[in-house]
Amino acid sequence: MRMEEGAMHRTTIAKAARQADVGVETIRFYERKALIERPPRPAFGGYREYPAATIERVRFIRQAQKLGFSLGEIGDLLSLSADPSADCADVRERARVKLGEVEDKISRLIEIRHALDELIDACPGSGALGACSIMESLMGQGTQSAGTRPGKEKRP
Amino acid sequence: MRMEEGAMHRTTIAKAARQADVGVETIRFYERKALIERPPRPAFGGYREYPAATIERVRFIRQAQKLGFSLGEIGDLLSLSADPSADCADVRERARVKLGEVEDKISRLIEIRHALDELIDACPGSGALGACSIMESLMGQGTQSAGTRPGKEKRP
DNA sequence: CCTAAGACCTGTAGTAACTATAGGTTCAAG
DNA sequence: CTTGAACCTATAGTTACTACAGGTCTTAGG
Repeated sequence: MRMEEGAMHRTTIAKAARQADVGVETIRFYERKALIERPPRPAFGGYREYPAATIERVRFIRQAQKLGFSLGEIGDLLSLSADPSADCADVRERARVKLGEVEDKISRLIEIRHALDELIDACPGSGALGACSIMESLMGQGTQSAGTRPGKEKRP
Repeated sequence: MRMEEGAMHRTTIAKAARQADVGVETIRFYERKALIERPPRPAFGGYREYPAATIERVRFIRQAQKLGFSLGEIGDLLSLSADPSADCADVRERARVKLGEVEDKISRLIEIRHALDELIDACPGSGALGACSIMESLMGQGTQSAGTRPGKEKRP
């Protein structure tokens, strides 16, 4: 029972998705976004088949996303990888920019955490909303900080 | 030039937006989302006018957003504030939940920062992409185990 | 051989929180 | 009385998917 091309291993979209650890719809979505190539449908019937290189590419996309890159940025990175004149320094620079963005986000979130912390701490914890210091501070204008209460220990 | 109703102080949408420190389109957007009331157009011509309470509400929304609340959550908060049986503890609980979410986000971003840091550090800084350790790490296998995904494309 | 299940296909609509048009009306000044 | 600004409604775009609807294709069972 010989089969040319190893027929039982035909990588249809569902298998490709499993190999790249994404959903089928995600693959189709990347195709629509032109991040990956769309395998043509075989001329004489059958489903589209995904070459290993395409699955690799999807994995690349997911890895880059985990580092905070957007699909647009990842598209750039992928074009870069196809460019023989591209230099490593270019990639590193993009990573540095991303790092800066991540650091900014962290700072903003830490400020939010601090504000929430103070509000939660200052809140009496029961009673009508008219007396709720959290609601009050939201009603109050812009750059207002929460009312202070005795000491609050700091979080590491 | 006397005018009934203090004509020069009519708060049209642009003035309301300025007072709440948002764009005109944002006000209209909140109206569509039913977060604020839509002042009716005067029966006999003229523009819609925004009462102070509505502008307050917009400010409330912006303040709550700064703490990381989504518009959906803010809608709940606003309903709560209209409910005489609502308790301060309820608001505080929502703040606590939000604080938890913010902390999770911070942790995830710190992990990303760490990963980027290491990649940048390990990168040779020049040379072809074939030798770029950042690209390599993106190409390389992620935390991948083939078939971790459910066979069927439905997730709970 | 026929049927039914399941995987595939295309295309569209929904999510969050706006922003930005297009195309029309109304108002205030010159 | 004519600009020009501000208003009005309605729609499309953004991000990264997800979830259908409604059809086609393949394959396993009877």
